[in-house]
Amino acid sequence: MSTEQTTTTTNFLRTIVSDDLASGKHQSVVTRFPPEPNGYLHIGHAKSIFLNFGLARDFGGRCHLRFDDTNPVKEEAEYIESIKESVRWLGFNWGEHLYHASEYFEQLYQWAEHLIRQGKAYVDDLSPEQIKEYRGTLTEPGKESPFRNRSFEENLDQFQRMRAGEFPDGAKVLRAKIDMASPNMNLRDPVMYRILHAVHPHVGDTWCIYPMYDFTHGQSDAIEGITHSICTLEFESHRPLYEWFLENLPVPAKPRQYEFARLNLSYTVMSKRKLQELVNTDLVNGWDDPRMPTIMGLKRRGFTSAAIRTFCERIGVGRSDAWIGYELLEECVRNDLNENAIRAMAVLHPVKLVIDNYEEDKTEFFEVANHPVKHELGTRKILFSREVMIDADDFMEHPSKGFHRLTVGGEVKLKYAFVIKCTGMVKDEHGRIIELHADYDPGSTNGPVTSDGRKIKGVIHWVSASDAATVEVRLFDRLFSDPNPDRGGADYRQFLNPESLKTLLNCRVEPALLDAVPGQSFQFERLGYFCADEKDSQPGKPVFNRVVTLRDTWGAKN
RNA sequence: AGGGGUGUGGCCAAGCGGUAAGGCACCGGAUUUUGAUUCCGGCAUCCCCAGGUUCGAAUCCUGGCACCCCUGCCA
Repeated sequence: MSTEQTTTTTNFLRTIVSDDLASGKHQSVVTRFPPEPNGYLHIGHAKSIFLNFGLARDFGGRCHLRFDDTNPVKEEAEYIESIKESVRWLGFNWGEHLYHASEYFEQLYQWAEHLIRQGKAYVDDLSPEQIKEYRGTLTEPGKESPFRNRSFEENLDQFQRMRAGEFPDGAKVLRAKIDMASPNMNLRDPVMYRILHAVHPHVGDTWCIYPMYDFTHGQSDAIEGITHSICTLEFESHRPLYEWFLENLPVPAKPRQYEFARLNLSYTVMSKRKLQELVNTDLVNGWDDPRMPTIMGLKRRGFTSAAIRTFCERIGVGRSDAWIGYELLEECVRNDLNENAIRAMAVLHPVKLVIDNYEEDKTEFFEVANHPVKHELGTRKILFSREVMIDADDFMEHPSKGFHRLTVGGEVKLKYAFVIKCTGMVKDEHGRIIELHADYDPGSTNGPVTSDGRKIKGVIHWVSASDAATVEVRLFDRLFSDPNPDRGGADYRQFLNPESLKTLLNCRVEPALLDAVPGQSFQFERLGYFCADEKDSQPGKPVFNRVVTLRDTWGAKN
């Protein structure tokens, strides 16, 4: 069972695909998800994955996973594996269609020579600084390079020698001969190839010249028969170039590029550069730190892939810059886990409560449901005894108005057990409450009602002091304290939330929780959803990550 | 006169000349051994602004305004 919606709201891309299929322009839709293996995938990529694979799935087409690996100095094999794992975990399958742009390098090279022969590409000896100078500015046209009009024979010879490794990095580039005065900067003789004596994570040292993104992407799409090449808005001004290469090359197909707005999520950063920096400077514990917006971070935190899919569905797809509140993501996991997570009781900040009128050595078991609605999830027995642990938050010496949990002289229901009345408290020399005393009402096991029929408002969770296990719980909060850490010129790191991780070493839980399997999620009643950490849990010694708290309308107002 | 985009309730988002879908948030109220869940009900006379065309416009035209992207041998 899943909470996923089966209805798919439409968007402009679905409309385009649907129209293209209806008009017969395409027999079937072929999309692709083209990550560069230079980091871990994040929630923004999930939007793209959901879009591309979702389109293919819903219109009976296919979606390729293609590594856009044209820059060996930034790419690593480790990232290739993490990307595959992320896509798979999100529930999508590329089947046989796994590709690498680097596998097209020979074809791309031949096409580059083709452009040279047509007089549409040339080898430029200008330095990077000079190229920048010659490019002009947004409001002024650029100047043509003095090498722009070499003969095609010379260009071909130069280019072949570039490939042969005769020149050092940066000595020369191959450029498309388009228009140095174009108002679109991307058309001012864009660089097609640069010299990079670097080992490539997929094709090793077979090349020392590497094609640029613009000279690779469209042709790769054409080779694979991609019908709809979907990318983010910042590539919009590259589209004329994408089309220029396809028009000037003998490619087997003419894919079309469409752009959509990338995801912006509040209270986090999404650029790979910044995520990489957080990892490298140990501001977080790796790419899969549970506070990271990476797919692997969310997974480890305890988000389910179904929740992420629901999130992607709900945020929609458009062309206007979208800012999504982090709360929506949280709401999506709550939805899934509320329906599917087994309940258990856990006390995060334990305070001992002694029930004075309960016989000293007596114990009893209560059989309770593992889920309040889905009874097919079974029941379990929990031990009750004279001493129980309750959460410090559930007692107030000086209750604020509206507080209906425990106070001295007040009554509260110990969930699934008895109504108790607090008779007193014991403080240590610092004035901290270390023990509470209470009397119980033996006839109050049936609901939050006393034996004389009075309804009790407060219901709190507890755990028997005698058999409760002690575990570590990690309370995570948003990584940044500002909704937009990227805002303004300020360094996003100044907005890091110092309280994004609180480690609690002395939490008391139902003993059965000791058998939690890594990755398993629970609802700790009245607190939130928690997941046994995949990495740090040991057999019999789980570490729990708080995925998200329960909604708390009372707490939110106080 | 650089070019390219975008502007629909707090946040997303349908709508494509016929009189403002949906989700989230929010506000009521019911149920509830989780102040959770669930459940009912409410929530834009108005679509960035100003003109114009039309019987009729968020949708067409004109002129403004705001925001985003583009000057990597990154993708």
